[in-house]
Amino acid sequence: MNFRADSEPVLLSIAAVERDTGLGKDTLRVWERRYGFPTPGRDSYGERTYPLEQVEKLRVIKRLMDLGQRPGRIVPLPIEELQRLSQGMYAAPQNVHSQGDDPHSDLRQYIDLIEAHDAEGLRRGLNQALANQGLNHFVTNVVAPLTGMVGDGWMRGEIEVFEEHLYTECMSGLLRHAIGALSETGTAQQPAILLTTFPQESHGLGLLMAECMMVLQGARCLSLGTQTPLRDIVKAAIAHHTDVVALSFSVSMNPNHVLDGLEELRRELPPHVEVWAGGRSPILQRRAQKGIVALRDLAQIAPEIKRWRKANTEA
Amino acid sequence: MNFRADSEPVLLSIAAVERDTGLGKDTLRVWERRYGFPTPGRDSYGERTYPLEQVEKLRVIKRLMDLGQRPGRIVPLPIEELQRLSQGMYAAPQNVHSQGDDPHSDLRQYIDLIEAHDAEGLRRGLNQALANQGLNHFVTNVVAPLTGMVGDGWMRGEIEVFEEHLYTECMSGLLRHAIGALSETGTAQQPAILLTTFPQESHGLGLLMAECMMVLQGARCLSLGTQTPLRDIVKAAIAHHTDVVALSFSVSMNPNHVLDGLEELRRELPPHVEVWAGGRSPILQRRAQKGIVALRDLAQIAPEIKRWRKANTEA
DNA sequence: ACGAGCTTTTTGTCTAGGACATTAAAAAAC
DNA sequence: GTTTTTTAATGTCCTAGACAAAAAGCTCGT
Repeated sequence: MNFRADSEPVLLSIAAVERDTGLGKDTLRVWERRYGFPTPGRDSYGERTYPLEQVEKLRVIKRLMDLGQRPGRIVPLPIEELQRLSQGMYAAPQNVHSQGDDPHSDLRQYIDLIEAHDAEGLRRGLNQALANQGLNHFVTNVVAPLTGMVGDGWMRGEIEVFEEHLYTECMSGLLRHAIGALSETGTAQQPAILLTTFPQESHGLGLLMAECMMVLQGARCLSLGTQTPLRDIVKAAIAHHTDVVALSFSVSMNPNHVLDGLEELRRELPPHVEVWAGGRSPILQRRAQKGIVALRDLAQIAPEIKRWRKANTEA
Repeated sequence: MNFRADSEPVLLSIAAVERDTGLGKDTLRVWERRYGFPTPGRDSYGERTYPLEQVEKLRVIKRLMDLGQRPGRIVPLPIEELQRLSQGMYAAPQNVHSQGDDPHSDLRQYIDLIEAHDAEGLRRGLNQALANQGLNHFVTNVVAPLTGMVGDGWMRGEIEVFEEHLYTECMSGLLRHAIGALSETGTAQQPAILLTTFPQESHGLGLLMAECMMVLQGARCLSLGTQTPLRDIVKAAIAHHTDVVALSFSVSMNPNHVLDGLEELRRELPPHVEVWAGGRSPILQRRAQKGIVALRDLAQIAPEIKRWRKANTEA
């Protein structure tokens, strides 16, 4: 599998760990001081070197934190305990209203295809599902949960980065194609929506899912892709006479960046431009912000567009 | 432009400045110590508060640095001097070999559409050009030079970041669609090519252009999108039994990262897997590396594929 | 039993100045 | 001129302490 003389174990710098786990450098250092984990070695320059094994434990911890656990409780725990907990949280998710054990067992087949590296089969299978179910149902009940499963799998180290990339690429192609196929409906009293993400957020699938749902409602969508600087979001919204700016946030985004960024965006944008924020970032559910519409899930997009339309009929 | 009741001056925290300027917290603090700028005030908790005016200056500085200036020279300069410099860089572009005034004058219309924020018109115009000229000609004589022009325009501040994002998004959609429309030709003796970029490289258009040219030759392409960690490129190449790994490098990539990365990739990849490197990064033209095929431009892709096919007919 | 208000703990981010590897510019040698 | 060596510039890392904000735990009144 490896064509290098790999006698020495793989070690990562603190900057690399920050990128791989999403935990800030300061946080990593203070955990070491407070909880006794991680316990990186030092290289010849006195800088921290994290063994891959600890980075994987950090990833599991991050995932549990996104699910609501607090670091003080879980960081000192051994890895087995964490995995047990991880399973437990998966079996009993935080939202109580999820009966019907494993509602996405049918999606397992796609995960299998990803893990078998069958790109062609994956594309075919998903395309079929799309054709069968229609775009709305497909996005809500396949793309969204499947993307979540892939993300979880990556966090636990079950899914490789390149497998996730392949999935993302495949799905992006599918969704873009679907969006392109939907001809522009009448522009009468439709909101013009600008879609993008903040510079720290590189995940674009959420954006595409949202765009699908919006285009299905007849909205005029304009996507800037991912990672647009805040100031440029404002400029673009003004230049294109946008009615709504829609942002997507994945779990990997720092909650404070989300909050601060949204607040500043709201401040700089003209008051008549709405700001919609969606995605899996837990902070969106927890704290509401003035002047920001938090979208719990994709299904909420349609009613919001209807609300906008009603509010703007007699303008 | 700003829609806030600004009675008191706007002050930003160090985290906000990091987000707005892209300069790290450590960097901001060390500049203050070394160059005497910025000079943030302090709030009641002793934390730095940056006035908006200084953040604007920081943004100008960042832009000049991206153009090749060094902080020690420009950070202590007054704002007027910086703006003058910014203009100066525009008047004297770095590339000396720009004779034959404007060989792509026909492409100017697309730049105009971008600057007019006419997304729909841009898409329509490009789509028409694609239909007229065919994919091969379109990619070589429109997409490649136009992308270069947009990049140059951004460098000298003529084109806004959001306009570039819009162009990229529009063009990506077009190219993906074109790739998707090309049905898989026979798999007999076709190279399986894995496409991606290094983690530092976020520009994906070059990848799409290359994929177009390859699919036109009948190659079996598999794209991982941008920013795949080196180790995962290797894993993916092995998992998918790839014949060729193709990388794309834009001008913005650090030349040393390119060289080191390619060398390490070559070392970790099985010997029978070829490595092709293309893109606008100047280092590719300057220094040849053992075991790496440097593609000067898109037109060279076709002959390389033919060479591979010939070399692998009697395998 | 359950919500409102208060107190304590937890946790992330900020601060200070020092150090040093890396990279680019300048000087020296060819 | 061109290559090699020296010098300066620059970003990131280090330690250890502090403190606001958020969450958890607690108390009281209904």
